[in-house]
Amino acid sequence: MIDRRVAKTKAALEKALLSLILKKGYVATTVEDICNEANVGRSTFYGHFISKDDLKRSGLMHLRKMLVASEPHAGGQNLDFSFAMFEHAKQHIDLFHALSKDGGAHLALGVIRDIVVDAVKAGLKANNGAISPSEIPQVVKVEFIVGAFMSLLVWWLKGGAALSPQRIDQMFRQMISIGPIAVKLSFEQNLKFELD
Amino acid sequence: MIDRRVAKTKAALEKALLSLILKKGYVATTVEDICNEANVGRSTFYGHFISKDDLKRSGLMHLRKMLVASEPHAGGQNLDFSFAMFEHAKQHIDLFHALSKDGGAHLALGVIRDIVVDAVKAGLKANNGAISPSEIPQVVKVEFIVGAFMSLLVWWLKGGAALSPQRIDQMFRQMISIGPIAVKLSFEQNLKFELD
DNA sequence: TGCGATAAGAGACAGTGTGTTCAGTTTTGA
DNA sequence: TCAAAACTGAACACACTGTCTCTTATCGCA
Repeated sequence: MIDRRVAKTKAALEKALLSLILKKGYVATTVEDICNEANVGRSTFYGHFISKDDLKRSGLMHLRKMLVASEPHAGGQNLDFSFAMFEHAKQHIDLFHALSKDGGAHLALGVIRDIVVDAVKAGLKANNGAISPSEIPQVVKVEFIVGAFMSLLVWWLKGGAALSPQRIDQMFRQMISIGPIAVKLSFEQNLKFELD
Repeated sequence: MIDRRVAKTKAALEKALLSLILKKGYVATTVEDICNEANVGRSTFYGHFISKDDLKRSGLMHLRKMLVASEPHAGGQNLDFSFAMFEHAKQHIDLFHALSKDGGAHLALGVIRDIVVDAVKAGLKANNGAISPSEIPQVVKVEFIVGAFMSLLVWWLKGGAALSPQRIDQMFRQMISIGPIAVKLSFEQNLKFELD
């Protein structure tokens, strides 16, 4: 059976860490801070986690579970994950800004990136037939798309999500479809793209 | 006049830090380690830098200067920066791997990103006429392209730069021109893209 | 409800790294 | 040459970490 004391303590510590990250940033937060905030003895902390980083990992795993669960199009077809992601991110923009105090945003962004990678992989697979054939491996496409998306997402959040999710998403989708610097296509070039 | 002692000391410390990062990673390196490696008293260290991070920043500034200076197409026209970047990165792949031991790669990557941002901005500006018109702001295009490029670069380096610089660059350029998942364009769709 | 197991709490402990200070020595630029 | 400066080495207070022990509180289960 799961001991309620353990669950309560772990939850309190994770909550405390999150709260302190919002208040003063991850790096500046000490184990003792976390314990005080959570009303937990320091020795108890080390009974459950081997370090602050360990607690952080545990918290990020929960974050991941929550994100995956709440992501409507997580396993969806095509590349329709992006709009939901933009919308979802906007809801947590305050957390994002707090994390950005240190270099700490990278941590949470890493989690989000993993999720996006999965979504893009699934989307590309589902899309295979309708896509212009090319010798570019899937991995490379995934890296390209995910990198572009994350970059856009961070920029958008940094600017306070000024543009609407609809607008930023529409631009993203246009750029992955016809390229960000798509040259004007002549009729012959189009034909070529259809054929190869 | 610049005191030779100061220059010598600072240079020794920066060199020592770099060397130690390669050996055991940034986080695991202490100020005392650096001083021993550089044969510099610890009090002298604090006479020049306020912390390890401060020394790191100083070193990254030098890195940036070196990169900008050695980058053949830094201010070049069009988006032809990428090949030179891939080639250049390959030469420093060992440093990249060393930095990646911690989460420390982000630091150096941040510097590189800045340079890429400049290159892409310049490239887009020079390219304006030949580009498919759209209502997508330059900033957004820049974020998209830079993000995609950095993502690809990191993936490529992580894999030991298995593909040739030519190949990865060619794929990158293709994807920013016609999009990574360019849909087969019907004649009508093409017309629409040309017009709006 | 009571019992054995287990978790939590409090505090002490050594260890490590940080950043400062200071007196004494060496090197520098002029 | 000489005053200014930079360097050295050592000591210091401090903060945080991770471990340990002992006592108390709480739990799951019969």
